[in-house]
Amino acid sequence: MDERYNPRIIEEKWQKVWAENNFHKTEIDRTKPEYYVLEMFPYPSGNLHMGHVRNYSIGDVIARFHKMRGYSVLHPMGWDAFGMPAENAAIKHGIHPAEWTWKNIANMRDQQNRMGLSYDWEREVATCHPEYYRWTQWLFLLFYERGLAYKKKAAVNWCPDCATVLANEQVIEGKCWRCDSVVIKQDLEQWFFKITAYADRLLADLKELKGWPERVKIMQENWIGRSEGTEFSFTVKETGDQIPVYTTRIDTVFGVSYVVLAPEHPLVEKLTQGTAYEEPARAFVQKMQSLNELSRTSTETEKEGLPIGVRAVNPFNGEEIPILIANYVLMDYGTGAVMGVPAHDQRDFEFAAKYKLPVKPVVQPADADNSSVLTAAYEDKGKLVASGEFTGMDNEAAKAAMTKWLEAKGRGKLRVNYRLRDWLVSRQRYWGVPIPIIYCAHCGVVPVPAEQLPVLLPEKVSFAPGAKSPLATVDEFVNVTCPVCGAAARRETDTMDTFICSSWYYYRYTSPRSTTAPFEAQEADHWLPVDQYIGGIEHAILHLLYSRFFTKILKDAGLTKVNEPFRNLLTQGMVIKDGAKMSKSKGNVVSPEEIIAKYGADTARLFILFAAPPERDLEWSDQGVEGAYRFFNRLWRLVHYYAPHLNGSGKPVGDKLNKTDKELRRIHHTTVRKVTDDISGRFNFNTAISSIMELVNAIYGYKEKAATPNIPVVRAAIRDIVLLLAPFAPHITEELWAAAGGQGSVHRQLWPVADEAALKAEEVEIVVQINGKVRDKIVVPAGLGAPQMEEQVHQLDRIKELTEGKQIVKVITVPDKLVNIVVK
RNA sequence: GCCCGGGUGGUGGAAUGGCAGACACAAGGGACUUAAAAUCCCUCGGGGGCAACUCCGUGCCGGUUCGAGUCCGGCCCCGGGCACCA
Repeated sequence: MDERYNPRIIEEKWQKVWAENNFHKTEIDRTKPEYYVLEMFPYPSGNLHMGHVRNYSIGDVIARFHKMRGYSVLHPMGWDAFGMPAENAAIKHGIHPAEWTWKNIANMRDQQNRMGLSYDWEREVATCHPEYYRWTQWLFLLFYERGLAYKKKAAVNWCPDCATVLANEQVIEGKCWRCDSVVIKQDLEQWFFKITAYADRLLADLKELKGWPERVKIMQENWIGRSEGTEFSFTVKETGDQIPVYTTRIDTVFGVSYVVLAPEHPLVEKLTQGTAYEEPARAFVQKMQSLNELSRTSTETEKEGLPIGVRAVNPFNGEEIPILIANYVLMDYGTGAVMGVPAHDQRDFEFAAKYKLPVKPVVQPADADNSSVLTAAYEDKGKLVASGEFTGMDNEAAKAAMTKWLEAKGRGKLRVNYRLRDWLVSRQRYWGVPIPIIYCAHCGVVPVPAEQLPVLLPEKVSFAPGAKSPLATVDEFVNVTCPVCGAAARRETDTMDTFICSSWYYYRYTSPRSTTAPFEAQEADHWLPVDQYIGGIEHAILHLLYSRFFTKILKDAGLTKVNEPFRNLLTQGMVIKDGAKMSKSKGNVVSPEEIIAKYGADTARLFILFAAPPERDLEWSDQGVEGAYRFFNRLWRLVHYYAPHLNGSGKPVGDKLNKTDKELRRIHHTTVRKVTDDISGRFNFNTAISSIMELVNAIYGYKEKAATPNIPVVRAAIRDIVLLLAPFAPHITEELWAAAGGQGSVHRQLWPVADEAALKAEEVEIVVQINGKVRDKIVVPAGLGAPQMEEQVHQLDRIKELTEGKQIVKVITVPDKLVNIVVK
C-alpha cells in the first residue's frame, strides 16, 4: 500500500478493472430478493452538474448497499435524449441534433464512469434511438386503439419562443416551463392523451403511495383538483337554448342574479347573431383572445363583462335573469358557463358590484343580523332563506335535496369535476418521436401498422422553427401511400412531447433489447415497481403524474400487473452556492469535473452526501470538500499504520479484552448498527458518515491509549469501516480492503452485522437532575435498577447539599439515563 | 388568498419527550519545522465569577409535563406549490 492517498491513480485503476470485468452487470439470481433503484435519467445536455452528482451519489449508495445486503439489484442509466436544446444547437451551430446528442451522451457517460457509479451499461437506453422510439410509437398506437389518443381543435398553449404548443402542466404561471416566455393561446388541431379518463384512479391510488413524500402527493392531488357539484341547465328565454352550468353551491341557486358564459362559449355567437349585441360581443371576445394566459387568468386582473341581450330562466323559481359574457369564466373548466351568486361567491360579488347587479342573500349564518349591508360574499355555512320550499334547511342538506329535486325532474345531476385537463402531446418540432399516423383522403386517420414501425425521423431537414413542424417540409417523409387503400396519403408531421418518452423508460430497462415488445411482461413484473426512485422535486407533477398514467394504461392493456410504478420516492434538494441555485447567469457554478480532477470522485461523493440530508437543499462549500478529502487521508494513514498487522483472516476477537478494547469494540458495533439504520431507514447519509468518522477518531484515540493494541479488535474495526464506507466511496475502499487483508472486491462482501453483545456498555454515565436541571453526573453499572440508582444518587454530597431542607416531592428514574429529583 | 415545508452556534448540520449543539467547516492558541505546507493536540453559544459554579439560550407568546428543539394552541418570518376552477 502506498504511503500516500492518491485518488487519481487508484480511481482510474479500479474504474478500469470494473469496466474490464463488466463488474456492474445486473445479477440474475431469482433466489435473491430483487431491488430496483433508479435515478431519473438525464437530458444529455453535454455535462454533468452538481445536481446530477447528488442524484447519482444517492442512488449509487442505495444500490451498492443493497447488493452487499444480498439483493439482486437493478441499477440502470439512460438518456432522455429528444428535446429542444439539440435542435437549438443545430440552428445555432449547424450541427445535426443527432450528432450533438450522441456526442453529449458519450461525454456524460464518461463523466458518470469517472464518478464510479455502478450502472449496468448493458441496459442503457436512449429515447432517440430508433429501437426505443419504435416502441414509443407502438405505445402511441396502443393509446389510439384504446381511444386514449385523439385529435381535437382547441385553444392551446403556444410558446412563441419554442415555436411549439405546450401541455397545461408545462405552463408555469402563464409562462413556458423551459424558456420562461409568456404563453399565448392559439386555436389548433392537436393530438391529446385522455388523462382525464384516469383522473379518479390517479387521485385514489395516491393512497397506495406510502413511500412518497406527503407534499408530492398533495401537489398531485391539487393538480387533479377533484370537486363534487351539480350540473343543471338554464333555459334561454328568447331561443329556448339550454345553458348547462356546473356549481358546487347549488344551495345558493335562489340567489342567482345572472348567468355568465365564457367568451369562447359556442352559444355566444348564436345568441348574439343579428342582434345589436353582435358587434360589441365579437369585439369583447376578440379582446379576450388576444390576451395571454398569464393576464387572462390572474386573480389580479379586473373582472370585465358584457351583457348580450338575452335572458335565462332559473328552473327553481322561474325567475328571469340577464345573461352576460365575462373574462373570469373559463371555457375549459366545467361547462364554460356559471351561475352568478354575488351574495355567496366573492368573484361574483366583485363582478356584481361593478355592473350593479342585484345581490340576494339566501344563506344566513347562525348569528345573522339582517341590518348590515354585505361588504363581501358570505361563503360559509348557514341556513337557507328566501329559497322557496328549501327555506330553513341547513345549506349542506339543501345541496343534496336540491340536486335530488333536479334529478327527479330530469333537469340536472350530481357531477364530479376535475381541474386536470387532457394532455396535449403534439409538438411542432423536429427532434422528437414522429407520431405514427397517416391521413388518407379516403380512409381518414390511419395508424401506421405495427410492422412498419419505427417511422424514422428523416435526417435531412431544415430546422427553422415555425407554426408547422419541420417535418412538413420533407416531401419524402410526408408523401406516403395509405396502408389501407394504397392511395396517396400524407403523414402526420408533428412529433411527440418528450414526456411521453420518459413515461415508460423504467419498463424498458427490464428488457432493454427486446425486439418483440416495448418490454417483456415477465421481466417487468419481476423488477417493477421501482423500489426506490430518486430525483428532483421539479418533476413532482409532470413526469411522475404522466408515468403513473402510463402504468395504469399498460395495466389495463394487460401488459403489466403493476399498478403504481414507483413504490418509494426520494426528492432530493437543490445544490446551492452563496444562497442561490447554481446557474451560469449567477456565475456560481462549481463543475463536477474540476472537483473530481482535484480531489477524486470519492471525495466529491462523500462531501455531497455528508453536507446535508438528501431532501434538503445543500449549500456547496469548497472548505467542506477539503474536509472530506482530509478525512480520507486520515483514514488512509490509519490503515497504512496498521497494515502490516492486518493480513490474513487473523485470529478472532478473543475474550481477554481490557476496558479500552471493549470500549473500541462497543463504538465499532454501535457504528455498524447506526450506519445500517441510517442508510436503510431514512437515507440520512450525513449522520451515517459522521458516525463512521467518530469510529475513525476512536481508533486514533485507541492508538494513543492502548500500550499493546489488541490487533484482532483493531482489524475487525478497520475492516468494518472499509465495508461501511464502500457504498459511499467505492474506489478508496477497494484499495483499503486489500490493504486490510481482505480477499476479493470489497463490493462483493456481505454488509457487516452488529454484535448485540458488543453493543452493551458495562458502565453508563447518568445525569442527576433537580427539578429538571442537571446538577451532577454519576457513573453506574449498566442496567442498574431504579431503587439502586436512587439510593446512589441520594448519597452524593452535592445532591445532599442541594436538597437539604427541601421537601422531595418525587423522584423520576430512567434506567441508564437519568434521575430527576423534584423538590419544593 | 389557500395548501405544504422550514426557522437550532460564526457556518453546514446532530439530537426514540431525558445532558441542546454529535460530526464537520471556519476561527483562535500550541506542538513539530530553518521556514511553509501537511500532520497532531487544545479552546470554541452568550452573560457573570479568580474559581468551584451559576444564570440565560433552539423565530415569538402561551399551554401540557417531573422534564419540551421535540407534543398542543396562537402569532411572526423564510422557502415551495396552487390560484378567477364556479
